Amino acid sequence: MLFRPNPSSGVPIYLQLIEQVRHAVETGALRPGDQLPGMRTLAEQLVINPNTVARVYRELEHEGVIELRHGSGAFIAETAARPSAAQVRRGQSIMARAIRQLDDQGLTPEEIRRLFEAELNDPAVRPRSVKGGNRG
Amino acid sequence: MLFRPNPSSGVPIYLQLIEQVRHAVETGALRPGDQLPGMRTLAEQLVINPNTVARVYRELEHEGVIELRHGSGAFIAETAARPSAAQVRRGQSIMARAIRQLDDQGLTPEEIRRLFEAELNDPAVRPRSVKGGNRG
Amino acid sequence: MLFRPNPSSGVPIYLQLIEQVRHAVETGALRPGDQLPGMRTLAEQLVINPNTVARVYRELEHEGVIELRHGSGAFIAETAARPSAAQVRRGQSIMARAIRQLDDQGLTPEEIRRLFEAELNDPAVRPRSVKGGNRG
Amino acid sequence: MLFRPNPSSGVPIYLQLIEQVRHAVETGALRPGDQLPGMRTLAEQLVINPNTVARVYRELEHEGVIELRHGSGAFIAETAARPSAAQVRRGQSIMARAIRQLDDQGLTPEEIRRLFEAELNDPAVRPRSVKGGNRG
DNA sequence: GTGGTCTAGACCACC
DNA sequence: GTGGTCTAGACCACG
Repeated sequence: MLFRPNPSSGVPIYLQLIEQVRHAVETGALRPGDQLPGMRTLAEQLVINPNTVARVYRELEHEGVIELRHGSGAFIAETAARPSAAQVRRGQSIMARAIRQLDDQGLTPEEIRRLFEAELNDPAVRPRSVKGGNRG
Repeated sequence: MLFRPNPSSGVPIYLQLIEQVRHAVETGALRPGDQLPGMRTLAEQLVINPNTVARVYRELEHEGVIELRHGSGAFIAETAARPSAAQVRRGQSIMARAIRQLDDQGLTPEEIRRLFEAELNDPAVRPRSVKGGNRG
Repeated sequence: MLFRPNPSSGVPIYLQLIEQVRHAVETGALRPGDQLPGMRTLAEQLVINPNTVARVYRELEHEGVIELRHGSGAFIAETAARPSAAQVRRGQSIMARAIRQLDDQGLTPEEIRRLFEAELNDPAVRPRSVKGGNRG
Repeated sequence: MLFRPNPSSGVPIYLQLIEQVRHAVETGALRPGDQLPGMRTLAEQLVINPNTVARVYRELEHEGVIELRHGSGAFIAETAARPSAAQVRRGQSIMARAIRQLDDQGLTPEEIRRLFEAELNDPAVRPRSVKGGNRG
C-alpha cells in the first residue's frame, strides 16, 4: 500500500493521509478513475480508526480530489491532477538528489526537515510566493 | 526577528517555534551564550500569548538547547549545536537550489512539501533510515 | 485517590504530582498498562485546574513514565518501573520505622525533613553519591 | 562552610539556605550567640547574589532564629533551638542508618526522597500529625 | 468521551 | 526587569 501514516509524528493521522493521497495523485501513482480501497479495508490495513479514514475520504471529496459513489466506493476524480505528472516526477528526482546529499553529510531527518521548511519559507528562495503554506 | 510561526498552518505554534529555534542554532544564527528575547517581548512581537512562549522555552530547556536563568533570561546552552554550522549552511544552498527548481516548474509550496515528505520517507532515498521522523 | 498535592507547601503542585505518580509506579501501586484518571476528572478531584494536570501528564510522557493516547486516555508505560517494586516496598518499612522514631521523640515534620535532607546530602552517609539531587 | 545550596535543584536558593541554617541550629552546630558570616562574605563564598543572602537573614530574623545587630553582624538568637540538640543528634544517626540501607539497595537519591515524602505524609506512620508540611 | 492548544490575566520568585 | 505557576475558559482533534 502507498499510504504510511506515522501515528507518533505529532501530525494528525487524517492529515498525513490526505497529503499522501494528494501526492499519489500528483505523481500519477493514482489516476482519474482509479478506485481507492474501502474505508473499512484501509482502516484495517493501517490499524487506525475507521472514523479517521471516513474523515479523510470526506475531506478529499470536499476538495474534489475523489468522488464517493454510494454503494460502489471511492474513485479518483476526473478533474484531479493539477500539475502534470511528468513535472512532478521530474521534481521527485531533484528532491531525492538533494535529500540524499544532506543525508550523506550526516544530517538527521529532523535537521533536514528544519532546513527544508526554513528554505521553503525564505522569500529569497521563492521570490513570487505571496502567502505560502508555512508548516514549520 | 528570526522567528515566524504561522498560526494557520495546522502545526501548533509552540512546535513551529521550537523547530525554528533549533534550526537557528544549527545554522549558527544563534550561538552558545547568546541571549534570547524575553518571553513577554517575544510574545508581543509574534502577537501570541506569553504562556505559549513560556512553553517553548521550557521545552527547549528540557532538551538542553537553551538555559533559563531565573531573573536574567534565556540563553543558548553551551552544549547545543550538534552538526557543524558549516555543514548545515552547505545544506542550505543544496536545498535552496532544489526548491528554486521546483518553484520554477510552477509547483506550489504545498506540492513541494508533499514531494519533500514523500522523498524524505522513501527508503530508496535514505537507505540507512530505519525509523525516521515521518511528519506527513 | 492516591494523589494529594499540598498547594501551600511552596513546591509547585505539578511537581508534587509528578513525584507522586513516579512514586506510585515505583512501589507498584500503579503498574504498566494501568489507566490513569482523565485530566478533567483528576483536576476535579484535586480541585485544581485541568491545565495543571495536563502539564503533569505531558511531562510524565516526556520522561517515558506514561503514554498518552489521544482520545483514549493516559496509561502507565510498559517500560516504566525501574527499581523492583519489592525493593521499594522493603524501603518503605525501613523509612517508616525511622520516621516513627523521630516522630516519637517529638520532632516536627519540618524538623524531620531538614534532618532527612541534611543526611541525604551528607557524603559520609551515601559515599558513592557525587552530585545528587540536593533539594533543600 | 556548613551551607551548600544547590542552584539546580528547583528549590529556591534562599529557602535552601534558611532550612540549612535552621538545621544547623537544631543540631547544635550553631549555638545561641554564635556569629554568622557577613552577608557579602557568604554571598561570595556561595557565589550567589548578596540580595539572596540578605533575604535569608531578614526572614530568619523575622522568625526569631537570628538577631541582626546593626554594625556588628548576625547572631544566633538566645531563644532559638527548640528541640534539644541531643535529641536531634540521636535522630541524625537513625535517619543516616535508614538512608544508608536504602542507598545500599541501589535506590537513587530521588527515589529515596519520594519514599521519604510519601511516608512522612502517611497518617499511618505519624498518627498524631494533623496538618503537616507536605512537601512533595 | 478523551487529550491538545491557546488566550487572558493574576500573582509569585529571583536579581 | 527577568522567569514560573496557576486559574478560567474557549475551541480543536481524535475515537
